Amino acid sequence: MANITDVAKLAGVSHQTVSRVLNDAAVRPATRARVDAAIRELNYRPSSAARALVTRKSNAIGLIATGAPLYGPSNTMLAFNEAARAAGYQVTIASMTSVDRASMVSAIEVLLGQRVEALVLIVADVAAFDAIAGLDIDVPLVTAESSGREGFLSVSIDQFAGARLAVRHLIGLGHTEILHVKGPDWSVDAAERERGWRTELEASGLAVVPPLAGTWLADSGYAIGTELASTGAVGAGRATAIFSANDQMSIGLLHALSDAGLRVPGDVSVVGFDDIPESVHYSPPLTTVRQDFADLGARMMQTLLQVLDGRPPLDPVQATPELIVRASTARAIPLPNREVNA
Amino acid sequence: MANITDVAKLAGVSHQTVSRVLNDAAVRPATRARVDAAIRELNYRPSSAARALVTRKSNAIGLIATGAPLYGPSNTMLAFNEAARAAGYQVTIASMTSVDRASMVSAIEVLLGQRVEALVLIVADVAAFDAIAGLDIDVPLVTAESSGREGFLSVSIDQFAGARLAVRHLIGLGHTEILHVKGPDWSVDAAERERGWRTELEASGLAVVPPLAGTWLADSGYAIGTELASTGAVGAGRATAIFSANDQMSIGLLHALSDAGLRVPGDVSVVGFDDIPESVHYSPPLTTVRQDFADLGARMMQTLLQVLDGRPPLDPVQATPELIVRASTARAIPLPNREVNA
DNA sequence: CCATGCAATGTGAGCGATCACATTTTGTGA
DNA sequence: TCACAAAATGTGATCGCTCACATTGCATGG
Repeated sequence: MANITDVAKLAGVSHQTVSRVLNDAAVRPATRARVDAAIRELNYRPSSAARALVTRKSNAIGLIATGAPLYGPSNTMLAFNEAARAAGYQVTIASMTSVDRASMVSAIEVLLGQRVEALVLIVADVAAFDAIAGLDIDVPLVTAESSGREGFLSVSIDQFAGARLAVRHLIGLGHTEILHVKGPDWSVDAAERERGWRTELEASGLAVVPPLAGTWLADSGYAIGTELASTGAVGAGRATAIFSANDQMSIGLLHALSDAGLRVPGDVSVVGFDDIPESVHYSPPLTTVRQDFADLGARMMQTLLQVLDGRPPLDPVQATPELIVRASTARAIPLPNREVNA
Repeated sequence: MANITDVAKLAGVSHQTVSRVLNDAAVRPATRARVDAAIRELNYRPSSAARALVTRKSNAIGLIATGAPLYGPSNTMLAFNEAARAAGYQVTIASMTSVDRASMVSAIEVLLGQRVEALVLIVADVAAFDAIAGLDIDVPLVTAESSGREGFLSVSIDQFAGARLAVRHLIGLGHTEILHVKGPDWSVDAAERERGWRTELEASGLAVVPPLAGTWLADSGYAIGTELASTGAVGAGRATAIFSANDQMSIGLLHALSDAGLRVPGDVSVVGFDDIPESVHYSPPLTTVRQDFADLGARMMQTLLQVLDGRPPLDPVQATPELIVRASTARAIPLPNREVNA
């Protein structure tokens, strides 16, 4: 592959002039044309390694993603990528299934060896935070999480507020026993959603039944739903509403309830979280809490740019999710001649 | 940040000895220990830019992803990442929403500037192939696509065979008018699935009604389902089965059919494609064609490694997807006293 | 005790760009 | 026409590492 000297020779100029053409510095149009022609002829592409070496700027950002390809993380990641590209940054990704300290550290190690200018943590796994807590990382780190930890930049959607929105909606419909199917224990977001559910129940003086934990996946929602129905914890005189921590688990729940002969929302109301594109087509369409992941990803990059450009960090702003009411929720005790969701 | 000379000085050795420690060459244990201590003390990490410059090996692979975060691409990408990491490669991602030639070319340009050792194309957009066709790329390129194009490494799941499997299942159940909701026109996979559907129908001498194109998303399935039902193209004496090109569109379809008062599988059978984790919880559970995306991603890396290690390319093997029969399909004319899916 | 050979370590060059600074060319007004 | 500043271009050093080769250290055998 050709280098800058080859181009310079072919164009009959010095390597520095080629460098100037590359970096849009002052070069006479005629000279620039000759250089451009040489570049095209040799199919020359400047080596970013050489450039990074001398400028001490890699123009790269390291992205750390963990776990399965869930809806939220995938969308956030893609939006972040897009934004990074638009800002002229390369994104190097280090994904891993397990989040043990060792693989986390080695991933970060490799990224820092690349001299990435910043690190982005997409999946908010509590273990991930513990892993990075020990390391002294000398680049800005931005993450999407809403529990208010210290020590790094944070951009978030207010999970706590979203959960309260969902539960308040159920309370407003007259439900008095509201169960919660929470996310996995390692998830920061799951913990925040649970806290929102709990807080809202306590504020209304309602009983807090210990929540069951799912895996974020539909199958776990189905398993939990089956158990709830078989133990009689839900329906007929017992809990009339379930707040599920995401939409995928909700569809499993709907399936299980249907299998058990319980009607949604007749016997039990269900609220999800995320508003994935499919949830409006569930049977019945799912009441849920919408999160704007694309916006989240874009804001992460924006926050990072602020710091990378040497400006003071932005005040952390938590976006508020939005309640989307659909047919899966209804009044606790349906009155005769009354519309559902009236 | 410390460099190799700083470490050498602190350890009382030459920079070359430090380099040897870094690269596991012969160094006396005592010397190695001193160097390691210096590395730890200075929090030293070798610069991959400097290393790449001199070795002419970046140890990086460029990943190009386009479009929305769909289930298949996301999973393939993650699996590929994992495999690349395991093989000691860094993955730099260039994602973009639009797939016009210009942004495609600029993305590739940037990656090649990084001196990536290979390129990976995850989303099989026909425009993407046209875009790369013109470029002379001097690194191996691997892509996941099944149409048998030339000029690059290809790893795939046999979409054509999968579609035939689905349609044959419907034909076996006695359906004689089988509609198809295909994917977007730009998708190579969508075209292959359509071809499989068409081929199977023709092999059985059944009528081929022009398929309607969706967007891969549930909403488009709903819109198409609503139209089919309202024009009377489906159910009551007309088409009794629909082959939908992915599971997301299928749930929209199920929703629309249910809204129109048509019963699945009583009035119309529906088959999807992909077997996403939610499809078993659809109402009714969806008969679909399972694809192993994780395996696909891993095989892409495997194929790449073969070439990167200087061995002859592997023969392209097409994985065959698997038909998963569930409750959304039944005999065309249900016989009395006979089980569904008997 | 010294020549011999191999292991361990050191020295200097160079990868391909940019930076700082030196030099040449060009344009302008007196 | 010439002085002189500004614009355009060139020169050499440098980033942090690895490579090729030179040198040193140390055990071994005659």
